[in-house]
Amino acid sequence: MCCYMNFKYINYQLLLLACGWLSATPIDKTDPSCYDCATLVHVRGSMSNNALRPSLADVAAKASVSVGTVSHVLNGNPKARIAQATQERIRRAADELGYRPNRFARSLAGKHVRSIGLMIPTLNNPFFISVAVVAQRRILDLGYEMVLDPIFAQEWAVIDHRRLGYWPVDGILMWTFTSQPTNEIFGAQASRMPIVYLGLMNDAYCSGVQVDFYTGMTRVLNHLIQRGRRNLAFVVPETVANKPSSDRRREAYFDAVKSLGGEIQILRYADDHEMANGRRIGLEVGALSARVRPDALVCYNDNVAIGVYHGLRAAGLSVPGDISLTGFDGIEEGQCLDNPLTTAMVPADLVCGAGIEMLIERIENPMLEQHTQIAIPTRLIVGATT
Amino acid sequence: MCCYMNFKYINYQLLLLACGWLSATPIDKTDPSCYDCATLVHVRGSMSNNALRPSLADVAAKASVSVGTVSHVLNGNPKARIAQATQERIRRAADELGYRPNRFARSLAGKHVRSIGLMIPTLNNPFFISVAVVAQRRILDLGYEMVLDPIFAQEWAVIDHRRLGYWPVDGILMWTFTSQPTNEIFGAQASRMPIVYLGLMNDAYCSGVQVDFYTGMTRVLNHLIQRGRRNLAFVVPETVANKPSSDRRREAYFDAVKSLGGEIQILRYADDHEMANGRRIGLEVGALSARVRPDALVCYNDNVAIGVYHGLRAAGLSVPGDISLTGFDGIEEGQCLDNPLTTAMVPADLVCGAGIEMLIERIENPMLEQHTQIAIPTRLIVGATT
DNA sequence: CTGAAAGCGCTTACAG
DNA sequence: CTGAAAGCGCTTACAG
Repeated sequence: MCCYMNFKYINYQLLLLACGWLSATPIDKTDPSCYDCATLVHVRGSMSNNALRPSLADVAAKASVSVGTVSHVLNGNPKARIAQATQERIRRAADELGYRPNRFARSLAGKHVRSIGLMIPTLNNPFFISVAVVAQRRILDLGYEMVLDPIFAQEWAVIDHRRLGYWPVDGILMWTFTSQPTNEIFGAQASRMPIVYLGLMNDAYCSGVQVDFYTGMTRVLNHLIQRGRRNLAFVVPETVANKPSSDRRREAYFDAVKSLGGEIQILRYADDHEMANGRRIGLEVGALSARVRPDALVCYNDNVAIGVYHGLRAAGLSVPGDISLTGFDGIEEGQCLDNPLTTAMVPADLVCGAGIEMLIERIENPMLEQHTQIAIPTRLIVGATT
Repeated sequence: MCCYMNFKYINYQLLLLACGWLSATPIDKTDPSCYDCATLVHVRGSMSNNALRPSLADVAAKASVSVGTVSHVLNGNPKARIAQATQERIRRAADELGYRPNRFARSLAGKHVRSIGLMIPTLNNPFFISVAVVAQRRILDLGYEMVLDPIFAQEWAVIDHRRLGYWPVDGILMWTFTSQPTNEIFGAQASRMPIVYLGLMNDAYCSGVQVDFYTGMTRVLNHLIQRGRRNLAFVVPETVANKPSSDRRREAYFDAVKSLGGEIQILRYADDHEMANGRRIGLEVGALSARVRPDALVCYNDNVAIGVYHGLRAAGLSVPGDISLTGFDGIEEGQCLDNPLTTAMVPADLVCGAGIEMLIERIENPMLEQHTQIAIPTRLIVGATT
């Protein structure tokens, strides 16, 4: 008998009790037939990951060639011309051993890491998920790997960006934030690290793909005005509301209200739990009497707008009957509402595609001293909330 | 003048035109004052990432010690006792150079990679985002890095899981899927790779944290039955509907309907674009006459349930007036609906926490031959949709 | 208390 | 057409 089953509880039961969960249910696998199952093997020797994997040297030995030759063949190095027969022998050996090159060793030895870091502000907004999905697909297609900045934090403030500094990358694709953390991350090397900004840039001396937030938001606002709305409130995250530098969406709102001769009304929310905070705002606005209530809520993005929508409805208001609602980004979730959201669609695929192209150009031409900036327009999507 | 600004368009314009976007708007940065901005530096020599970063050797040289000594100090190696003065000198040198250890080299040299791979089926379901967030936080706290399996694909089918095989990891935390891709990824090494399964396991000879889906779904169904619902339809993804092995949620549904003497009604949807597909199902059910319509829709998870909810409402039905609706998972988005969703809450933090504990135990005790399995219960959340 | 040295798994000129 | 060798930036016994 090569093993025994053992239901250990380590700290889990304490954990469960501490959290108020009734109890852990042990799984009943006492069936003796388990014991002659073939899937368990004896574990012997070092479990170091390195020991598990066949190396180039293993492949070389099996094919009776040198490691250099194997490397040339497997990487399709055009400078080395290896005999067809040898190539096939090597590929067969690699296949049989299930050889997978060790990325770490490859990066160490080569002059390129062949990977690109992506920084996005949060994973808790489906828009940035689609940015990551689209970026990764492009990056893989171009023969690079993507390293996602470990932004897996609920609160933006607690993220340790410097962590990305520990992952060797050839360059950074960065959806910009309220402040530029580049120096914080890369220290003195920041100025020499190829970086392409997405979304917006604070600086003329950088490369990046801007989204034309100003025009996009202006289109949204004009649409509301055309529909007769005059009393527009802007729903905006705290960090954007507070930051001294101008935000293009906020600018567009200010300009529109000014030219309308109306009153600026800012509704702020804490940045995390965007949808839940939006819902609370919707409830609060819904509780106002019709006289003082805005006739349209212009939201900073779709994610918060969805929450606001539900809050308004939960408060008994009709959208757009009693009040209009708009978002920004064009995420699928907004279009899945019973009344699809009116919004400005940001083409994440174009933004990422252009950004990656720029970045790889910079990586592959390190002497490049020119910077490239481009602005990509958004598209107004008229849904059923206006 | 050390640079010139140049608005290049490479393929972007073609891209934009091809996609039907009107035109790219060049950014007007012709202001000549740009040119004496100090942020641009001349780029000289190799831009290889390696060249950018100070190495251990640089720190050693600066502190006039050997690289071994620097390594001992910076890693706090308890076996080596280094003089306080030397330690301080080394730390100061590292600080001044902005030294960041190269993870790749460290992993190559050391016997542990100190990183854990996480595999989840999709990022397009907020539940799995929270799994990633929670897992990463725990993993970092324990001194490991997390490598997310590049599952950034819209369609589950196109994912190349073998890609994870290229990232050296000490072990794998895997939220299981319909089929176990372990062998596909790791080949012959699969049986020696420490793996902990989350969610469910097909095998007695593995370690993992099960979620008690059966009891959870049974609670949901009993709740509906208590509220007088008798005509229950099950909304389920195609892969689950088709797979031969039993799914615990599906089993619970079959058992409940059988004991009710009712009729099995399965509504399937394609796995990707879960929310949009759910909406379509909601619309279809809403179009049925009241006589043939189910009186409750039991959804496989919250993500699809949210779509169904909107579809039903868009079709003019009242939830729960005309029809009840339930989800599974307990994601925040479900609780943000105007009528919060009735669901079974899966405690992702407990599941991940226990799983990571198990995995690290296996990594650090490679000879361990016992397997640990535990089941974690879900909690019924009664919302406003039943 | 500190250093010299081997080695992790690769890539890449450079020989032959 | 293929191999021997240096080297990437670290860790870790092993000396001294």
